[in-house]
Amino acid sequence: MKKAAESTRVKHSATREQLEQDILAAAKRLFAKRGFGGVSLDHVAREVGVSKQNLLYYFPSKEELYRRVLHGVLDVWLSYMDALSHRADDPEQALREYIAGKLRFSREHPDDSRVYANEVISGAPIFSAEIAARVIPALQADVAIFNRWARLGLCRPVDGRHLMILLWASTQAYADWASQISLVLEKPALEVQDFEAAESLLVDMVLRTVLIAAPAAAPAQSRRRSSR
Amino acid sequence: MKKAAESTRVKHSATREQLEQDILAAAKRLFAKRGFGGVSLDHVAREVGVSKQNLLYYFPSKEELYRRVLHGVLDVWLSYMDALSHRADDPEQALREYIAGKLRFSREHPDDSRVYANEVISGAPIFSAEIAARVIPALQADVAIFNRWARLGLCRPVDGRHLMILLWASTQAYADWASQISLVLEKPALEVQDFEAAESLLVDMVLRTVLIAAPAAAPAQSRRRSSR
DNA sequence: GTCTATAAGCGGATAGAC
DNA sequence: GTCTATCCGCTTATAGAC
Repeated sequence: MKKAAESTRVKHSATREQLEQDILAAAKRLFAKRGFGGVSLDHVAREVGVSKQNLLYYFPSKEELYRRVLHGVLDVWLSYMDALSHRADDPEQALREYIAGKLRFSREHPDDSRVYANEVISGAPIFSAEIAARVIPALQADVAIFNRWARLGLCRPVDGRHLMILLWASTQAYADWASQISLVLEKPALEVQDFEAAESLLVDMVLRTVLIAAPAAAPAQSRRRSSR
Repeated sequence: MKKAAESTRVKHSATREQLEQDILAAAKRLFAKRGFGGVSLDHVAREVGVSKQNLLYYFPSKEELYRRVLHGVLDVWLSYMDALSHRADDPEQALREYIAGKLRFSREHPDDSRVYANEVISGAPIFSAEIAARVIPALQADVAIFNRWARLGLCRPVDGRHLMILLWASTQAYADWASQISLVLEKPALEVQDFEAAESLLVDMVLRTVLIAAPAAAPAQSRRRSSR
């Protein structure tokens, strides 16, 4: 992917749009691994196969590049988070799909999850405004749906905010903490069945806690289109 | 704390030991907030009130300073993690104390949690050996205890590894994600009762999932010495 | 759009006087 | 142990030729 000593640039050649996307993708990978301060523009540029000066032609500053990356990350993140509102009348199915979706995000976009985690751990110095404007409302909508279920007697009245926090944390852990989890599971990298095991446990726990008539048997269905 | 324009150094003056501790504490705070790459030695030195050159007299390199910080973080982290083995015959009480301990860690040592999280997210480039040597065995001991309970019929046979991952993730979230959680809860900072609400939900979920004879009522005891 | 050149400063780290 | 002085590579960013 970067062995050609000839003229570096090979693959993207195409449009300006494509080159910008390549830069954003490389930057995301590096920001995920080393954090904002651990990445240099030179590093990103070399990864893509352009000069640093050229990169600065497309993105006027490092912070702007980071901002663009974060913006894209948030788009992806939110796109996996709207399941709760799709099944507004069926708590069990809605929660199953929500959990499956969040785990799918961790599996399909681990770097997005890590970039987001890095920013939040740092106290969201750059992106707190956008998080407050885009993430929090989405979450509060989910909490509201959950509270409505409780009011309608469709589920037990647990604290929806803390439940959501628990769901985020325990699903995104499979992206953010992958290096440690693979040590625990004693395999070089996480596999599909590890995500399935996580989903199975988490769904089980949530449904046992939240449903009125708890499913006596372990609820191991819903593997069809949710998690692969 | 750093307004005196006179000679900076005021508080630590004491022993070499004390100065090293001050440096480590300041470095921990900064690494937690900005990651390894986002911190400069100058930055740390100014925070403590010594010169960069003097700091390098005590710690021969930035990486060595980081290593020392991480080592201390791991000490603290592990000291909060041994609850499971203390009540090897009583799953319910052991799990209650384990969860309470982990949440106490997040509340009392949020920066330790963040430094650790930063390192793990980055793939643990520097500390994977020490994590493998110190954290994983501790965790596997916990999993073993859990599996023994299941074998003895003291609890249901859920996957202990994924359960532990869930417990870590959802407890440490209250340190690592504090900035976002406080946005969700609409308060400037997390308070004791937020940790109690988290503990209550998490204990409830785990016990409902794990115990054979699930406690019908929400198990809201064990607030005494575990969480304050 | 891409290149060469270069500014201007910060980064970690060392040498040696006191 | 602490300070002054300094090395040197890397950093972000800009100017201007092609």
